[in-house]
Amino acid sequence: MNAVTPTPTEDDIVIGELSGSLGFLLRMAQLQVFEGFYRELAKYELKPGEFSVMWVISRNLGIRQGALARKLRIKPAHMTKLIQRMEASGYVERIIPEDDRRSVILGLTETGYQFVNTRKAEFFSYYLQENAMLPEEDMATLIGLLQKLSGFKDET
Amino acid sequence: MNAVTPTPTEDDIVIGELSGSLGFLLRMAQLQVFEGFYRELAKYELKPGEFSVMWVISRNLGIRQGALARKLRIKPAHMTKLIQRMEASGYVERIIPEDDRRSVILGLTETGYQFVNTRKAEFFSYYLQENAMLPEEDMATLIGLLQKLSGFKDET
DNA sequence: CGAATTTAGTTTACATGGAAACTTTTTCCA
DNA sequence: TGGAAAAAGTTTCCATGTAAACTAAATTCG
Repeated sequence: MNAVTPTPTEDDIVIGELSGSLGFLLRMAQLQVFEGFYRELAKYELKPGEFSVMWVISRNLGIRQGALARKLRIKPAHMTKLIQRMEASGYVERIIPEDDRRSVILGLTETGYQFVNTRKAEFFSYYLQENAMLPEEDMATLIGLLQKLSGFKDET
Repeated sequence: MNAVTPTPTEDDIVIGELSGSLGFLLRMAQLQVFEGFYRELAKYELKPGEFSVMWVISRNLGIRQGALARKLRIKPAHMTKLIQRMEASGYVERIIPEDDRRSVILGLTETGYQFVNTRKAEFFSYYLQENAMLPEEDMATLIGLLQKLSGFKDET
């Protein structure tokens, strides 16, 4: 509060070396993209995490709970809760296989399939908006680099 | 558990269109980078969020709490708690200016300065490891695109 | 002016996510 | 074999983060 540093306003704020931090930038970018996501898709009760889990189950029937957790980088404790909720909602089936009774194998109920299929369009169509955040070419480059960094260069 | 879908193992798992979702990839990448961060810097009690807040205060003395929150995309309710903790720890000073007694102006205590300065090296040196996750040129491109996307193309 | 609105930050009450300890089942050896 | 170790989930407890209602101060405008 003097001539040298009159309480900086939004645009004056300087973050210095922070702007070169990959972790920081990833977090800022993620918050920004998710904010848009929630603003657009709040109307449908659609949370990205839960949809992703059901989506991956639907593409990998009989997947083990632990394998799913590792793939989506969700901690086991949290995955247990997610699956319990979805089972209670009638979307997901848990099966304890006879050959390894420690493990849990996942599938979707009929309702679960319907949920995924009706939501799929809304969910993935949000990509179009995400993609408008940068020029098309930049976005393609960015997605490619993120796939490389995170190891999610997928097949399909 | 038959020939067609024998419970998929990690590498078999297919995530389909999810691999083209900017939001999903940002989250996966962020988890990966932060995991490394915590693994390396757990020994020092250093959390990225708290350090970032103190760092930005140190570069913008007299900044208003709300401006800081908006810049770092931290919600007001959470910022209040962060600042209360840091004030209790003796790192941050809250000042209510006479000309607008609703607002809060932030500064660092002597201890706060010392904290930022001693931690700065460790914190920013982690960038080197982050940067090793991709070839140098890719990383530069990625950081540039994330700056563009998130609006954190900084000065300095 | 002075009531109505807006702004800044705080409180409360809840949601999300994780670490550590625990249970059960399977595997590994001596 | 049978006891020790490992593996898969689960439970408990705690940290992080948010939404909504609230308080106090400043601004607007009839």
